[in-house]
This record gives sequence, structure tokens and C-alpha cells, in this order.
Amino acid sequence: MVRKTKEEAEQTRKGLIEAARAVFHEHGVVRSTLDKIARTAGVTRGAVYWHFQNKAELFFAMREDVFAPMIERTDALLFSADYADPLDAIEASVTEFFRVLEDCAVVREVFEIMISRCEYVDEFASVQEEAGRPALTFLAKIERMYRLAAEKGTLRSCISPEDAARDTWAFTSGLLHLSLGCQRETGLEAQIPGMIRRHMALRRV
Amino acid sequence: MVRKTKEEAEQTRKGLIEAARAVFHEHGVVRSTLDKIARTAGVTRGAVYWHFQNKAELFFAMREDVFAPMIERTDALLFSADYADPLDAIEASVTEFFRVLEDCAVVREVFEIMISRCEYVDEFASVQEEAGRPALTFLAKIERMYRLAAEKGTLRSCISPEDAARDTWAFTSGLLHLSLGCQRETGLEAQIPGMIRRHMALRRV
DNA sequence: GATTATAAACATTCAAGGATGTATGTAAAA
DNA sequence: TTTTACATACATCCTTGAATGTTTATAATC
Repeated sequence: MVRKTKEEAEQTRKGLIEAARAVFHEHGVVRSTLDKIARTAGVTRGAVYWHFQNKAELFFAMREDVFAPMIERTDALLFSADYADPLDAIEASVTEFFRVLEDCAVVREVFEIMISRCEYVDEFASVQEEAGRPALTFLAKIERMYRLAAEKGTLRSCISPEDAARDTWAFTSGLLHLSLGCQRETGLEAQIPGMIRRHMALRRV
Repeated sequence: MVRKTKEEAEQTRKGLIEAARAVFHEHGVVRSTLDKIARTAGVTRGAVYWHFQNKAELFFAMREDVFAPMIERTDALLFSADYADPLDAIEASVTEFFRVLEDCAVVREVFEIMISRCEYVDEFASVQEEAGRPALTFLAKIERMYRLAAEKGTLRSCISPEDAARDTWAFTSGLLHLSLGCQRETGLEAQIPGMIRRHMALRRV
């Protein structure tokens, strides 16, 4: 079987990304060989080298596949006009993020790979920078929302929007790392929505 | 040169741990070969296999070398009798943790390796669990302190000690990951003490 | 509408270079 | 003398990148 149609080729590509996710998740990025990924996808290394330059590019593709929709989804809530109080928007956005993380195995796997199954050196050093960018823009976004809340008077006056944003920023990052990194099977997931709610409650008037 | 004295042998062991730290930090754990580590320490792989069973054991030793003193140090502050208010003890302990992290390159390197240069699969899967244990006990410890604060009346009554502890837990973890993982060179380090202070201020009466 | 040239979409093979674990050698400390 | 604390050598096994082979979808041509 050679020379597939465009749709079939696209299927192969998707299959490789899926396989990469599974293999990366099981063996870690460095120990995952292109051969194993290819075999998992039911093809050979030739297919990998056709669709991607190398392992790093395959990794990027796998990541982008999940990251972009995730950001779009949470941003939609964060900037939704449905919430009169910006604090509600922040709470909804963060809650949704962790809901997807728990409900969608694909998303969770990719985040688990990024957090505890990839060594950010050499070709992958840039991944860390790129992964850090969404984190930085997230900070900027919630800072904006906190400022809005301050103007509307729903943020407690003893807290500056900048401080509130940084605190929530660290809180969210920690929650992500704790829930995926080390605290599996401790029932943390079930507590996350409550933790978020009470975190936000701390800064409401 | 063969058959060193016990002290010299111990020096070799220390040297191997130091070399491992440097090489792990530069190339990531998986891509670090025992040969490279040995050469960096000025010995051969024979020495590595004499002192350690394999790479994993060397990794454990490197980690323990830094972790244990770190925990001891922060616990000393957390449980110090010098602070009348348990919230002050928590603040001092966490602040000290990040101070050491910034001041001590060795400690920072080990944490950086643990956070972004190691793939937690196979032989290293257990490392993640072990690394998660200090995190869990930290939660238990600050929960105890928050409870004490509640009894003393220095914790705001609208927050339960459990909630306060979990929030601080996530905050601390996030701070650690943000400062080491992705937000280098953004001046975050300089803001950390202030962030901790204001985080704690949020829950003081 | 049939033919044909082109290039897409892989499979296979090759060359080269490590890495690990173990086995063995060895000189000095104890 | 016996261990210790390594160094050296060996066997095995992988992995990657590139080169080359193969078949067929597809577009251009007639």
C-alpha cells in the first residue's frame, strides 16, 4: 500500500500524532523511538519522515493539536459577555480548564507528557519557552480581568489587581502540576472545583 | 591510580554526584550517559558502577543530597518557637525555601533537573511518587499550622484551615514551577517574597 | 476519455555511531 | 593475603538519518 489519497494521508498523519501521544506517554519523549511510534500507528518510519522532519516536529504537532483548542475554549469563557462580574469569568474559565483536563484523556495525556515525560534540553529547550508563553499571557489576561473587577468594585479593595492576578496565576499553575505531576490517586481532582471556588471567594467583596 | 583510601573513595562518590548534577542539568537525565558523567568527574564508568547500581540510583543519591537538608531547613522555621503567630512561621518557611532556591545554585540545579529535565517513566516513575510525598507532607504540615492559627485567632474566620492550606499548597507549588520551569529571565524571582507576603496577608485577620 | 508523466506517500535498506551491563584485570590499602 | 576501588575490554543491542525502491493518485496532454 502506497500513494494514498490526500484524505488517507491526512489520516496517517493524525494516526502518527495519536501514536506519538501514546508512546510518548508510556516511555517518555527521549526513549520513544520513531520506529515504535510508526509501528503503533501501523506504518513504518518512512511515513514519519514523510510527514515530519524529525521527532521534535512530531512533538510540536502533537502539542499544538491540543493546546490551541484548549486556550480558545478557556478564553471564550474568560472574555464571555455572559458574566457581569469579571471574577465569575475567571472562575468559570479556570474551572473549565480543569474540567476538560479531567474529562478528556487526550488532553490530559498531552499535559502529562509536557509536565513529567519530557526533558526540556537541546531541541526541546524551545518548547519550554513556547509553553511558558501561554502561561505569561494567561497572567496578563487575568490581570486585565482583575483590573476590570476592581473598577466594577467586585474585587476586595485591599487587594491590587496585579497581586490578585499573580496569586491566581501561581495557584493555577500549582494546581495543574499537583494534579498531574505527583498527586494522582489522592482524590485531588474531586476537590479542584471547590478549591477554585474558595480561592476566588477570598478576593470577592 | 587505583585502590584509594576510604576518604578518597568518598570524594570520588561526591564527585560523581556533582558531575551527575552538571551533566543531567545540561543534557537531561535520559541523554546523559554514564560515560560522560564519569569523565566529567575524572574517572571511568567502572567507578560509577562501583558506587552505584545504575543511573537511577545515582539520580536518587543526587536528589537526596539536596532534598533532605532543604526539608530540614524549612521545617525548622515552620515549627520554630520564635513565631507567636503560626502564619508568620508559614510565611518564613516558604520565603526561606525560595530564598535558598535562588541563592544556592546547587539546589536550584537539582530542582530544575527534577522539574524539567527528567522523564518520569519506567525506573524513574517511582521518583515522581517519592517527590510527591514531600509535597503531601508539606500540605499536612501547613494544615496543622493553619489550624493552630485558627485556634489562636490569627486566621481569618471566613477561611477554614484546610482550605487555606490547600490554597497555599497550590500557590507554593505553582511558584516553584513557574520560577524554575518557564519564567526564567522575567524577573519573577525578585517578586516572589512580595507575592508570598501578600498571599499570606490575604488570610490574616 | 484514454494515456502518460510526475510526484506523493510511503517501505526498505544501509551506514555509522553510541550506550549499557558485565566480566575481567590490577595495584594498593587494610 | 585478601579486599577494595576502580580501569579496561567485550558483547549485545538500539537508534537515527539518509538513500533508495515502489506503487499509485492525479493532473496534464492528446
